Amino acid sequence: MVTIQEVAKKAGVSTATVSRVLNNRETVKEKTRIRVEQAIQELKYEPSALGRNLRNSESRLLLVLIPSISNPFYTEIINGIEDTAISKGYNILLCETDSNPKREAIYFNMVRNRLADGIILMDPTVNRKNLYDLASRHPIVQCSEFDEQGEISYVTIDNELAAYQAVKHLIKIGNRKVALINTDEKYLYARERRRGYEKALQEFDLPIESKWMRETGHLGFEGGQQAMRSLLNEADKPNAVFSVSDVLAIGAMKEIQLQGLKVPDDIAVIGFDKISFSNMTNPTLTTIAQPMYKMGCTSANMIINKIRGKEVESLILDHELIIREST
Amino acid sequence: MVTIQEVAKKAGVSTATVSRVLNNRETVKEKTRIRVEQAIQELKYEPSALGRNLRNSESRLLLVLIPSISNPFYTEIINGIEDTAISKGYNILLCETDSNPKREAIYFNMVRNRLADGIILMDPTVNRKNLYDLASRHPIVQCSEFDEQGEISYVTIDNELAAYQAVKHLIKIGNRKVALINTDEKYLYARERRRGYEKALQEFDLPIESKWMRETGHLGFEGGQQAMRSLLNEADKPNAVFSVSDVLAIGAMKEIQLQGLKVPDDIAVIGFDKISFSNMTNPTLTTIAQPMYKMGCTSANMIINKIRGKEVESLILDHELIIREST
DNA sequence: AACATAAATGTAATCGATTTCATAAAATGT
DNA sequence: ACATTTTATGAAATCGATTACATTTATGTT
Repeated sequence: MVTIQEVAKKAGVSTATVSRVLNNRETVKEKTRIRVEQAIQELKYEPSALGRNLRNSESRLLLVLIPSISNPFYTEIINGIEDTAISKGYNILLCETDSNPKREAIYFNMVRNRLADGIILMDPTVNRKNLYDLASRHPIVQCSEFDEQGEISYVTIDNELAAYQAVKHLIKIGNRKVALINTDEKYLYARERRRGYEKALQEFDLPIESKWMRETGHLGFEGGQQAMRSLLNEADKPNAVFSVSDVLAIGAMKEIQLQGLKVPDDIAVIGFDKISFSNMTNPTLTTIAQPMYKMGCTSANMIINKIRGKEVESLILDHELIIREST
Repeated sequence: MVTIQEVAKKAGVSTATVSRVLNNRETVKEKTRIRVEQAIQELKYEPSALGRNLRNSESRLLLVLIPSISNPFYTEIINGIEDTAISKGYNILLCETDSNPKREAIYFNMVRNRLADGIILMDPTVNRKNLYDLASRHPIVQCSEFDEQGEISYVTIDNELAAYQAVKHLIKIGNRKVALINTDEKYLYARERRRGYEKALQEFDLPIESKWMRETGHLGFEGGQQAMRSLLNEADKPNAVFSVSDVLAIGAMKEIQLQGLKVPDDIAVIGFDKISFSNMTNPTLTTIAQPMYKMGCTSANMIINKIRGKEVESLILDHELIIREST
């Protein structure tokens, strides 16, 4: 491996001068610069970021932790993070955690070990102690999911309000038997959206029936499909479904159609996230749009500010109800 | 920041001993070990991987470059890579390149700069010179996409054969007017699958008609939808479509149904990839399954072997035709 | 007790860069 | 031509770990 020493030797200068050329710092005579650059070329020198980072104690790398890359929900957020980070001279690395504490620990350690400067966390809080342990010593922000009791900065939307509006919409178009397809309540959004669902029912004096509520461990389509199948087995079938994610809603629609029922005539369906697929289904899916790209940008800005030692404030962004054919 | 020196001082030993405790290397007396561990605890010492990596000149990090994380095609491959890498003590980092040479360069440089030990590349070859420049000096393997003329090891499937079988299936069930929805031929798979399509037509003495071939720049659903719309504008409409990806096929189905036609009765559709969505559509999509998880495992093994200085051989894995309702 | 051997620990060099401070060389002023 | 300021460069310390080699301490043998 070619080192800065060999370049210095070849160019007949000191390593200090080579370093100056490398970082186009201060004043280096044109003639020397050219000689050094030639030596770099000839030797195909590639500076080691390890040496540099060790000296500067920064890596300009951001870690983005997501439970699963296969979930289309994260796509736009990541785009926002990426664009913002790159514009500020940081690179991002995606880390899939599977919500697995062990995997998470690996990536947390990358920050502890200065391989990365900070973390944007989109996982639900798995191990509160580990998280706060890290947060107390290293830059970290939460995006979308966050810990209610904690003091880690976050950016998110008002999930309860959004769910409330979605269910209210279902009720207003004439459905009095609204079911809920939820995910594991380890997710904060799951808890909040259930609250919004219940709040809307209460407001219209509708009963909160556990026979119309399902919780699925599987975040994929199959989860929605299974939940819907189970709901349709009830003697008293719902005539509308609020699903906490588009993916689940699409699975639910599949099952409804499989049983020969029509969306929205027999059962109306509403999703959450406005993933790109939600426009490809038949019928197209009514859903809640989150400002995902903006959430990404915001969280990137927050973490970079934190790395630079600034104080940052948590933010709640606006969402929007997108009414389409399924309701 | 707490360093190994401070720990050594606190424990009343040398840094060498602390390092030995850290790496549970060689022989350290139980009593000393405990003293050191206590000091580490008390000071909340977190070793810097930078120092370590610099000395050992390895990072145990693998970069995985994909054009877009939103493409569900990559999901299973990444799972395979991840599982294999972790079992061998490597961590992986996902890098989204957008097939953008600039982004790619950033990640290539991470390897040049020893921030990562090697790269698994799933991008089409954008800049042949850069690629071979990197490959000549650092470990890299290609997965799925690869450079036909190059000498970089790869793992992939026989795209031409798979496409040939798909189209043959369409013809055998009675369709003589088979259209092709393809992507940009910068992708090797696009070139190969077109060849397979043409080969099947030739074998059955069917003409290769450019009026039934479309190439879309957009890899999302909309791309498939637009291509299908354009195909349906032809005076002489096809009665079957081979689409080089499930995502495009789903877009195409959407458009067919939008125009009041039935799949597969009026137009049969076949996709490629067997993404999880392909089972959620109505009708379910006939497709070609690639051994994605295995491709992931294989490419991870290959890159790790390469990093360890071993010679590795390219591999072509088997695919499978999955016949469902759309044909 | 004396010696040989094994185990435990320390010293100092090392990895590859950056940077402070000192010094040499060039430019400028009188 | 000489003093002074400015500019360019080099020597050596530094970042935080690991490790070869040296040295000390412990253990066993006769």
